[in-house]
Amino acid sequence: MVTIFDVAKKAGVSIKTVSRVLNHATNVRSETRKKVQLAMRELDYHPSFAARELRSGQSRAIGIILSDSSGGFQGRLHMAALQACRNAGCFLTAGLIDENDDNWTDELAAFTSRTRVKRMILVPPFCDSTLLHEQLIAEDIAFTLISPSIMNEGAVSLGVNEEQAGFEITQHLIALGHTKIGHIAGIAGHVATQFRKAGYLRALSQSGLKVRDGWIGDGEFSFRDALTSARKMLADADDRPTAIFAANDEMAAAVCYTANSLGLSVPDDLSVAGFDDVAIATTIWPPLTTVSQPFDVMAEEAVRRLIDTDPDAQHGLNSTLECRLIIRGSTAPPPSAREL
Amino acid sequence: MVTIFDVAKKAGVSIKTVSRVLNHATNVRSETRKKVQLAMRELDYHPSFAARELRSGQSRAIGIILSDSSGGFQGRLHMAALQACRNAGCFLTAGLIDENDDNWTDELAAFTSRTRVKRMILVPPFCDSTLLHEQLIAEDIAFTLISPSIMNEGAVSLGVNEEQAGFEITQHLIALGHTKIGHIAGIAGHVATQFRKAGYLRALSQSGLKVRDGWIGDGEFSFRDALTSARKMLADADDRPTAIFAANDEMAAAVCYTANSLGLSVPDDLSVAGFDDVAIATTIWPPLTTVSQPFDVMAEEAVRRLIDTDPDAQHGLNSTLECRLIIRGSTAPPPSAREL
DNA sequence: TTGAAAGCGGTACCAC
DNA sequence: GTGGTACCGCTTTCAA
Repeated sequence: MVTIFDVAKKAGVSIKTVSRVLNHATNVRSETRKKVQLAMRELDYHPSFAARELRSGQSRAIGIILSDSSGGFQGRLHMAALQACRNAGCFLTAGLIDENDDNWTDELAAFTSRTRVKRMILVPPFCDSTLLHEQLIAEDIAFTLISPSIMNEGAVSLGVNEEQAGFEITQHLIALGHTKIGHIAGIAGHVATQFRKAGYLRALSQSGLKVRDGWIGDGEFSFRDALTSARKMLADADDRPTAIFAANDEMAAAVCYTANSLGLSVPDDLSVAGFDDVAIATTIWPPLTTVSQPFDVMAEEAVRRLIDTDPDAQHGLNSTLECRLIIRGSTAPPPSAREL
Repeated sequence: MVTIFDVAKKAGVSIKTVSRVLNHATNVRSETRKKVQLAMRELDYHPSFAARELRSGQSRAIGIILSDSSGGFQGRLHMAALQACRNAGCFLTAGLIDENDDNWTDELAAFTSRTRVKRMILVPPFCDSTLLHEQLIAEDIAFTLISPSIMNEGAVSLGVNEEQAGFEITQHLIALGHTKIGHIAGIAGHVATQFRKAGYLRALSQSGLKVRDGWIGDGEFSFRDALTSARKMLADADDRPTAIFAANDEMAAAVCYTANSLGLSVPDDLSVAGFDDVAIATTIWPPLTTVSQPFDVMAEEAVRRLIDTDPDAQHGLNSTLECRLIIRGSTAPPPSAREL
């Protein structure tokens, strides 16, 4: 194994200087730095994570808290983060924490003390726990929030313009000719819920369409709750929406499920739109029209911010990333339009 | 932080003795061992992973290779492994490797050299690469295979009795009254493919049902390929199966998709059964009748075998784990039975 | 701007 | 069966 000594010898400097280069210290002559960097490359030197962690008392790895195995938002982001970390040359350490577990704070403490991570990526739904933020700040751990409901001044937040996306996907339904459009919302407190719904409302109001209370349901971002909501919304055969925009793909799938069980065909009798573009969007029939989240960009950006050597410059600079409307088979003109 | 010195002092022994206890060395009087263990507990001592890794040159963490983000088999197993490792007090280090990448061997080498893991859990489809096995053996890395197609004498293999499961789920279809039963198989070389199909064939033959070549299709374990296969199998409206057993849930979902697009209702016109019981099984409509894989047990067993202090005793002891038939809405009696 | 030396928390090799 | 001590590869402190 090639060590810092080998590099130092090759570059003709002391190991301390190599260490400085390694840690992006400013007080190294750029000429010296170049020499050292060249030596590193020629020797294919990789610093020992273990040694650095042992000496400094903290890991350079990035931590991520997972709680869900369904392959939805979290799963996608985890893979994207793994990829981003590999590209960035650092490690990702995943911890499994169930937010419904009463002593998850202990779990978290165990995670941070054993892994000694000092930077973390927080994803929904856990990223919205103020308690979590407090605990991390108390432990002096930097974190980046992905699609948070609750911003934190001390942390970077990364997300998409949910309101605009909600607006656009509703617009798509309106453009198809729908005038009776329902919405299944997510968990009440979530900013994502509020923004997606706000976009929906703005699109309706802009086109002069009526907002019907009965056509806005709660789905809690879950398949199960959305089932109940959709069933209620579609119950009245004489007066039901011809299109439903669900605030995530899982709930949209539930709407399709419900429609099918009521003998309604998607998209002929009912158009359904989702949000996120996770695996289920292309695995159900028909494939869902949805909004694609930029998972890769989110992860890369999150990692970049966390390992950036000049964190102050990045501090508090929240980013809004682009997302795309993906039109698939679950949306079509309403029956009335086709009859004409 | 409490170190080995603190423990040594408290127990009244040298640090070397503490180290021996830590490493399950045999040459320690059980009385001394007890004393040390008590001291550890009282001080809430946790050995430093970094220090151990630095000194010994190898990590105690368990590695896992992931390649898929869809939330299927891999995703479930990853979460289960995370849980199992947490329970066992060790870490899981995930690496992302695309087996279709030409230089994945380099990726693997980079992973092992940076993480210094010496034990790994291998999951499908990557666990079936002989090249991978060779590379790991060459690097003196122990591994446990989950549901492998290719056993390896030097490694423990964990899986379910695929043949029996395939038999039972086909039996379920037969018991419902189906006589025209199709099968969508997985990737040709996989043992899972062969066994699930063998179970299907055994069930048919036991009931004296005819095996039709045209009703056995290739689905490569993927949604996309299963679509093509299912479309072909269901093309002839006058002579098509009334039930299809697909070798995994994704393909079963594709069968449902195809059925729907052909105007066939599941399960009224066509019963569909899957395999694995991953997220998609309960998210599509109707929910899939399938075989539930014991992910938690697999992961726990894999971790246990890998960290067992007496690896020789476990060597080569492959385990067959139990799986369960889960009956949901996608299977029902055939149309003919209902007409009577 | 650079270097020498100490030491992070364990394990390995050696004595006893 | 037990203890002393060197040392893994790096960062830190202090001095130059």
